[in-house]
Amino acid sequence: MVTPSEFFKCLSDETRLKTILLIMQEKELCVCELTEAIAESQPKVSRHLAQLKNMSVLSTRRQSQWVYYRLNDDLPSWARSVLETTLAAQSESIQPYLNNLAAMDNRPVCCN
Amino acid sequence: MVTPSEFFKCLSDETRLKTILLIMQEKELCVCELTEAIAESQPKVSRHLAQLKNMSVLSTRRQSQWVYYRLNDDLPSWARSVLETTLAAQSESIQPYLNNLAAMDNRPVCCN
DNA sequence: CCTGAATATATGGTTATCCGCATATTCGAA
DNA sequence: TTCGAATATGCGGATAACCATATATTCAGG
Repeated sequence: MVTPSEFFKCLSDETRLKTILLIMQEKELCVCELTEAIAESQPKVSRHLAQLKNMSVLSTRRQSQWVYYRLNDDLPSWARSVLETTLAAQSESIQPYLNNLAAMDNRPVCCN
Repeated sequence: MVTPSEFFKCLSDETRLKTILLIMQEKELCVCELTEAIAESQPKVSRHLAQLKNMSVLSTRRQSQWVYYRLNDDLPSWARSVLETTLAAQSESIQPYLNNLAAMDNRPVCCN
């Protein structure tokens, strides 16, 4: 069970916050999509995602060779509310990353 | 203008989060009240408060020898909303600190 | 099996954060 | 103008956070 300050620490890193907001917007995203969207190295993205999963902020689903990350369904409602508020305030600033995503070649198709 | 991740970093430390929630609950508090409430050293409390002021999360008002801290009136609404949500979810856990405050001797009287 | 794509992790180095302790500053009262 | 209370800050030292690079793992297809 994550404490409020631990939860906020998850959001205190630019890379982690970006990935969370993008995942919220898109329901779920795999590592290569996020890597492309925010233009960071694969190990860097993967490492932050692992951390967020470890803190129970995100959960994963494996689809053959891809691992899809999404918001943990069991996230406390106050935490979810914080994220919704943040996304609403930041929807404009994540637009460039969504554009990168839309422009991505060979984007894996989610068949579920 | 504080970014979301900078703002969340402010909330990622236990001491800072406690002081913010207590200040919200009490409208405003001075350093010695906070020091007593959360039972931490004066330099530690003062240092975190200075940091929060520097990040425009808190503002100060000097009343003779006391410095009262309160939420910055210019806090962006999304940030204020995040704090309100957090306080609502944590009102129970800050109760012990409010009790310390209520039991405090020689508590400065706010005459404004 | 073997290969390549996607993902995860190990390692070492740099920087940031937090702390305790000591000291400085500010202000009101005598 | 001196003293004490309240507050702020300077200064190491310890720890944690973050990163780049290299390598390991997992899985589908041939």
